[in-house]
Amino acid sequence: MSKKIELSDDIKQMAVWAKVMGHPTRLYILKKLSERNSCCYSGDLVDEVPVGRSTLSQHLKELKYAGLIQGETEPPFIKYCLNRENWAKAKILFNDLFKNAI
Amino acid sequence: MSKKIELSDDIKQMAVWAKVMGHPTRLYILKKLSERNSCCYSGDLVDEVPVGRSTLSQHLKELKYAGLIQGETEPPFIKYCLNRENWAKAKILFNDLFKNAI
DNA sequence: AAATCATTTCGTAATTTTGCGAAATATTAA
DNA sequence: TTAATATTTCGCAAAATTACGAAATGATTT
Repeated sequence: MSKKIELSDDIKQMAVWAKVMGHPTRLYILKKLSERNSCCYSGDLVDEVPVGRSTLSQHLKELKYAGLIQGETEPPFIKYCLNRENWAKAKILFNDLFKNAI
Repeated sequence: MSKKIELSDDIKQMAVWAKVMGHPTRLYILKKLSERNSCCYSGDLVDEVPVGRSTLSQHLKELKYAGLIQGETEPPFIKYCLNRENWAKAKILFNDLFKNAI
């Protein structure tokens, strides 16, 4: 008799966030936005990050879809910032995972 | 003139770890191993996790390849435990990422 | 030696991800 | 109104991921 479980919502949510963090370009963006809680524009990022414009745009979209960033339109630019509420939730989940590490 | 940068080794390493954490089954395994620094066997896990034996084995292999777990052979079982050294490094990287969160 | 047990590897199919350039959108400037 | 600017969406190809069952491996028991 098997005891297969349905994985918890916390695990699933965290996996979504870990997955979206699992690409160097996206992680770079998150790191940049988290340092001094700054914001940035797609046009600034494209000069720093090793992918083209459309690819960068896709990465931003994924981060947004996962709820880790948000984009305020500030024509003709779009200003991207962290979604601070979810960022705080993510911190709690990751801190908990690592709580017993040295 | 573009200023495309080569992303840092820390970002790359962290992305590898985040990526491997980005699957509910693998995250479940890591969580289980990190809680009370326990170890476990593939055979125990297969009853808990919603995938078959061979798929579980593949996930364990990926976690091992990424350096987050290690498997000691203890015939006829294989005992999987966290790779504590890398787990500690991962903790530092993730803590740093979230340091400015609320 | 044969059967059994725990686990992995192989082969394969379905799906997702990543990346690009071209075209589209939307706003501002000329 | 046309041109220019910032950014996204579309269409597509290549590569990676996920999952499974069958077969293989390696140790142990009969």
